[in-house]
Amino acid sequence: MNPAAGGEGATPARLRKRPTWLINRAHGVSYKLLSEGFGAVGTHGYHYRLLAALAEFGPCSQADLARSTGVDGSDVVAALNELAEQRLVKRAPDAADRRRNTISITAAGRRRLTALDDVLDGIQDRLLAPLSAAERQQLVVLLDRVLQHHES
Amino acid sequence: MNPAAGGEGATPARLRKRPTWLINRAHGVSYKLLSEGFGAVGTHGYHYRLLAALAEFGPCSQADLARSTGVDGSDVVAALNELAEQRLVKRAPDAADRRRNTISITAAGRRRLTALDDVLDGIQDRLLAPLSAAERQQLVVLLDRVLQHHES
DNA sequence: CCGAAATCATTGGCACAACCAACATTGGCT
DNA sequence: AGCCAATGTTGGTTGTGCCAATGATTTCGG
Repeated sequence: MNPAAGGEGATPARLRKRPTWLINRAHGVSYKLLSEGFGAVGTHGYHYRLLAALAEFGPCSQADLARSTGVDGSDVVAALNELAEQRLVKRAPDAADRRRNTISITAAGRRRLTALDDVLDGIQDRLLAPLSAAERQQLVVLLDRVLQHHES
Repeated sequence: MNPAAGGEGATPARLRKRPTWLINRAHGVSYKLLSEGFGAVGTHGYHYRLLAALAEFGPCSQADLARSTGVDGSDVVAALNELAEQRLVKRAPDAADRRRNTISITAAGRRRLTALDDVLDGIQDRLLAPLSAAERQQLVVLLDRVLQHHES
């Protein structure tokens, strides 16, 4: 074996400093925390996004949900099926436009959403544990600037 | 339609400020840039990781590669097959330990690696375009602190 | 020294996110 | 009326990160 080889989990220097690598790894950690946190309460990532949009913007069509949450239309259908089965949202045909369904969040849906909010806040805290409040804010601002640039 | 609904890509406030959301979206942008950049030169993400480890640590076994790059052993096999087919790495049985293959990077592999380095640097630049050099460094430091915490 | 346990390369498959294609129905425009 | 766009839905594809099992080989405990 090569003497220079740390042998262990010594990540190559070429990767260690690259933002794309760091973001990729951070996403891995974040996803793991999310999926284990959400899995414990029997939901998946899309569910939260949809409930959040419904709670904030009020009843709307599935196409609107797809646009505001970035979830693909076909995935919206599947997620809404699961949410409706648990009575967390209500699907009703729109009388004015018979192509559309009007989706609205139920009282149980709102309760579930606030419960998920707590779960999610706990996850943020574990994810950013080594950072101070100021540093967390810094990270949020920097990422937000990057994203805003790539969305326009 | 609800009057409060931006209708457009108005992301719910619950999501907009959450680090996990920002990281998730940043990963989406990063991945898109990477896959289009790497795709243009006919490689995939794993290839770069393996070449980087081989160039930095010298010849080693596939299991060592798996450990240093975080790539699963089974995926290392597949990626090395493709790299060996292009003569970018060499697979040789290890005489001292007949379970192992000794993997080494070729001259062509090093050339490919430096070419990919340039591609990758360009991608970092496009990804972090709206940030100053100091801010980029800040972002790297913050993410690195977070990751170091979750790897130990 | 010998059997048990660990290590290595390899094959195969699984789950999940993200996306895309097609389609039938309905609405709006001219 | 006639054409184009939007909607909900079904079904499929791709890529990543995993995990399980297996045969060959080495290492370790007693």
